[in-house]
Amino acid sequence: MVTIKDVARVAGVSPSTVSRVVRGAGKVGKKCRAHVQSVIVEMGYYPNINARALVSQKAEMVGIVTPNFASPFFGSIASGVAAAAKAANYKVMMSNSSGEVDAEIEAINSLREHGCSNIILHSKLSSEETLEKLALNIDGLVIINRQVDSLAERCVWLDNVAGGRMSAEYLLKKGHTKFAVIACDRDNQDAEDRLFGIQKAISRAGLSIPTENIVIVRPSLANGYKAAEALVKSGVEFTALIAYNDVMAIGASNALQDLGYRIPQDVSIIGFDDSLLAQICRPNLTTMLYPVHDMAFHATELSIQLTTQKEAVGNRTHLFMPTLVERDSVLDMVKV
Amino acid sequence: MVTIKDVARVAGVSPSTVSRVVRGAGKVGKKCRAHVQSVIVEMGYYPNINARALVSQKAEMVGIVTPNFASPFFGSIASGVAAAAKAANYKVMMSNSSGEVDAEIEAINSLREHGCSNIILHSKLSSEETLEKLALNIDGLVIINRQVDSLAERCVWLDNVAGGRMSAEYLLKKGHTKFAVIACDRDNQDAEDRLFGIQKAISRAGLSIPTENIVIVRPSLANGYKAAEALVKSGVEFTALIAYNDVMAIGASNALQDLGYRIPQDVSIIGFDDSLLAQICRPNLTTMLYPVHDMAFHATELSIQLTTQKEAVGNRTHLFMPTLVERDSVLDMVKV
DNA sequence: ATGAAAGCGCTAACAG
DNA sequence: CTGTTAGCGCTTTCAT
Repeated sequence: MVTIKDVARVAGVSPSTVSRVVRGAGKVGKKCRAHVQSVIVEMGYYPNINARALVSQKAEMVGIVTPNFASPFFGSIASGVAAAAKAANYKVMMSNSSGEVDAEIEAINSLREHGCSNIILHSKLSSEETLEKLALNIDGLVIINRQVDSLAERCVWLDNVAGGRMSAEYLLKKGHTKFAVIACDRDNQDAEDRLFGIQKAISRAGLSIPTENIVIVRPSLANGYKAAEALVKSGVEFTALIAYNDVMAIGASNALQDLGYRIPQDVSIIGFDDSLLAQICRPNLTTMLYPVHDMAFHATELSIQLTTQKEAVGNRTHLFMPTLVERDSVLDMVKV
Repeated sequence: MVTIKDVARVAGVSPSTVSRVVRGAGKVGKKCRAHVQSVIVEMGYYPNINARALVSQKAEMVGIVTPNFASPFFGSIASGVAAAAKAANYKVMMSNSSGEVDAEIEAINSLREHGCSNIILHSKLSSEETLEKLALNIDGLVIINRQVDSLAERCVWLDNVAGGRMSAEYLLKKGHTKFAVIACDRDNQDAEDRLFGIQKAISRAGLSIPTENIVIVRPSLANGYKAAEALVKSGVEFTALIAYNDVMAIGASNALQDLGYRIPQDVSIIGFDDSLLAQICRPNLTTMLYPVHDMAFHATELSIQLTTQKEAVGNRTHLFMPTLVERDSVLDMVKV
C-alpha cells in the first residue's frame, strides 16, 4: 500500500502538503500542487478512508436500513440513495433489518460502528419513541416512507391520502359512480390513508361506497385474486375497482378476467405504485406512481445537509405526491 | 463517543483486555470477561470499525459493484450477498458502475479506499485483461454472472448452454418439434450460449431450427412483442417459442395473444430467469430459474474464503445450473 | 505556502 | 491471563 508518506518522500514535500492536495483544501502553491498530483498518479496512491474517518471523526457515507433487499422497492431506494450519494461523494452501505425490531436497531448500530451518521431508515416497525431517541443521537437520520409527527422535518413520505383521493377523482371524472375497493389490514397506515382519501373524494362527489364493496385482506397477488372473486360472488355492483397496490390490482384483474369480465369494458381497475408489473400485465394497468427513487434521492440529500449544514435545512416537511399514470385498465364512461 | 480506553478505565483493566473481550479472542479470565462485558453494555460502548480496520489492515466488508441498482437482478444479488455477509459478520457496501467501463474501475477503487478487498463484481464490460489485473491486486475479487477462463476459480456463473439445452429438451419431451427462438444481440454471451444449448438439444433429437425461425433483437418487452409479431408475419411454423428471458417471453406471449393465438394451446412459450413477472403474466410463464440469490451467496462466501483461508479454496469452478419451473405456458402435446 | 508534531481508537506483539 | 508499547494512515493545529 502506498501511503501519504510515501508520496511525500518521493515528491520531496511534507505529508501535510500531500494531504492538502489530495483533499483539494488549504493553500498549496500551484507548481507544488501539480508536482504532487503527478507523483500521486504515478505511484497509484489513493487515500485510506478508514484513517481519514478515524481522525476526522466523520464518515462521508450513507447507510440504508431496510427490511428486504429483494423487494423491488429496495432497488428504487438504493438507486435514489446512490445517485444522491455519488453527487456528494459519499459512499453507500446497506444493512438489513429483516423486518424485525431488534434487527433494525442492530442494523443501525452496525452502520454507526463505521462512524456513519447518515442513515436512511425504511421502517414500519419501530415505535415513535424509539425513532425519536434514535433521531436525537443520529444527526443524519432520515425516515423514508413513514410519517412521524414529532420528526416531521426528517421524514420523507408520500401523501397516501392524496393518492387515494386522486385515484378516486380520476375514476369519478371518467364517469364511474359504483366503486369497490380492495384494501389492506388495519396495521397498515398507508392502506388506511389511501382508503380514507378514496372515501373523501367519493363523498365529496355526493356518492358513497357501501361497506360490502370494501374488502380488506393482506397484500399479495393471491389475495387480490381472492378478494375480487369474493366481491363478485357477494353480488355487489361496481364498475370501478381500486386496489391497494399494483400486485393486488393485477390479482384482481386476473380473477375478473377468469370470471369472464372484460377489463376495462366491464370493470375498470386502478392500482398503486407503478411497479414494473403494471406494464407487463394485460391490460396494462392504470396506476398511481409512487416516486420512490426521487424520494430516496431527496432523503439522502436531506440527510447529508442535516450533518453538514444543519442551519440550512429549515423546519419544513418532505411530502411527495403520487401521480397518475394512465394506461389501459380504466374505461372512460363519459365518452362511451 | 465512548472508547475502549473509557471502558478500560471504568472496568479497571487495560485497553487490551477490553479489546480481547470485544473481539472474543485471546485469553481472558472468565470473571474478568463478564465484568468487562457488563461495563461495555452499561456504557453503551461499540467498537470503531474505522480504527480497527486501520490497524488490522483489513475491512470485514464486502462490496458489490453492479451497473444498475434498480434492476431486479440487483435485488437478488444484494440479498444473497447480505445473507452471506451477515453470517460472517461482514458489512456490505455497494458501488454503482453505471454500466460504463471507467465508472466500474472507479467503483472498485472507491471500495478499495475503505480497505475492502472482498468485491463481488457484476461486470459484462471490462476486458479479460483488466479483470485479470484486478484479480491480481484484489485477493477477494469474485466475478459473478460471467466466465473468464483464466479466472475460472473466481467466477461464479450460470451454465447458460445447459439452460438453453434444458429448455429445449423439456419442450421436446412435451412433444414439440417445431421451434422458434427469440434471441439477443451478438455481444451478449449469455444469449449466444443459450441459443447454442438450444440448438444442440434439438439437433441431438434429429431436428433443427430453420434460420428464419430465429429472430435476434435487443432485449426488452417491446422487442419481445415485435419479434413474435415478425415471426407470425413471416409465416414460419412453430408450436413452441423459446425466449432469451422472461420479459421477452412475456412480450411475445402478449403479441401472440393479441394476434388471436391461445397460449399454450396454439403456441407454447418458455422464458428464462424466473423473475417475479413470470408469476404475474397470463398464463403464468414456464421458465428456467436463474438462482441469482444462491449464486451471490456463494460468491460472497468464496470471496471471504479467498481473503481468510486461501489454501482452503482449491482450484475448482463455481458453475450453477438453472432449473425448470413448470407453470402454464407450455402444452403437453404427448398427452393431448 | 509549507512543515513538524500530536493523536484519532484500535490491535498486536511482547513482556510479565 | 493481563498490561505495556508502538504504531496503522491520516488530518489538523501550530509554527515557521
